[in-house]
Amino acid sequence: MGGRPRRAEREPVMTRWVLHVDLDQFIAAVEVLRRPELRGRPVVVGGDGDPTERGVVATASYEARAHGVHSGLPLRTAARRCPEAVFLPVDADAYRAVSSRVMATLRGFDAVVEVLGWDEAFLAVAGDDPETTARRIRARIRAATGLECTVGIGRNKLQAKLATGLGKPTGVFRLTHRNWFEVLGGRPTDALWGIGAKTARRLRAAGIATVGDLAAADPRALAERFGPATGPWLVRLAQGRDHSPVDGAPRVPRSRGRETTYQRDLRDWRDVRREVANLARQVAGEAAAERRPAARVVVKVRYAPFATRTRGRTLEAPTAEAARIEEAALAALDRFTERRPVRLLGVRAEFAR
DNA sequence: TCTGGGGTCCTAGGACCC
DNA sequence: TCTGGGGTCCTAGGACCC
Repeated sequence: MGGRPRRAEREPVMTRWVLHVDLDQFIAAVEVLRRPELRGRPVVVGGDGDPTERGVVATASYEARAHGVHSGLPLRTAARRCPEAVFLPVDADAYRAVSSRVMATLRGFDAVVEVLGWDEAFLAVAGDDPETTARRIRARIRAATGLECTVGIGRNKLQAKLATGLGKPTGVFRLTHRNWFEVLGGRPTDALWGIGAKTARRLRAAGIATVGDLAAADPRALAERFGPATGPWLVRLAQGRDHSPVDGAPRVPRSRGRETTYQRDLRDWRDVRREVANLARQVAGEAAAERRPAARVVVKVRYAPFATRTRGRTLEAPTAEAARIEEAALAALDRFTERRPVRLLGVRAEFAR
């Protein structure tokens, strides 16, 4: 009776871990930080802060979530579900400032730091005790900003990211191949990072309801249904496999855009044309400030009630010149033949690579 | 309950070329 | 006339995430 080699059971001396740090109810927490009298009250941040207008919830505090208010919910609905909530406008500059302090704190650790957004980052760390590192991260962020966060620990970014959701709020959770199926095997596929409602529905139609089902599926069969890259990737996702590196290099944006939902639909297409020109000049200003020439300009039109169309124009040569970008946006707009009432307009500049 | 704004990446289909 | 197969690029749109 030889049994298994013991080496396979033993952890290497120095192990690589991925930690995912996610601030708890970040936007609402920043608002409470500068208005302490709001602590403990339902706070809803979104749009212009007026729950009678068009807009959706960006973040709700846990007190508001208890009333069924969550991100993406129309503000009007949020007001109906939680009339006593405090409604605040989105103040991107304030969140960016706090975010910078959070990320600077994380860069103080001996780790590669990949920033994901205002309130999230991955850290690649070495060591045998990632929980201790996680608790130090939580303590230092609290000391530096007064904010709470949750830390997920995994062998890769996928595991760490999902671990965070299991540790929230204000916790630390470790998710590896050892407990992956125990924790996630019976959950619906949209529990995974990258599978949303649409893909989950298509998977159910193929007889795949849970993470466990998907992990056992045939990658070739899914390639037929979901495409040659996406199909096999879905199976790897369900198995908790992910080899993407934690990338500390600063992100170089591929595009920059501006879009606006109008409080009242635009019915006169002279207004539409003027608004597209405005958006194009704003985008051009940002492209020029970042010294990024645009190679293509795409205009988005959302007709009332909600049908969305895009049309683009490739520039003869990449440019950050406002007049050229505005011209291209108006040329793209001219390709829209339907002159129905418009709910939203957007202009996006795609940068030369 | 009428559905934001900022992005990224992938796919399908047509054009074009050999 | 009736005409294969493959590669690559471009465009529009879908899906997803924060």
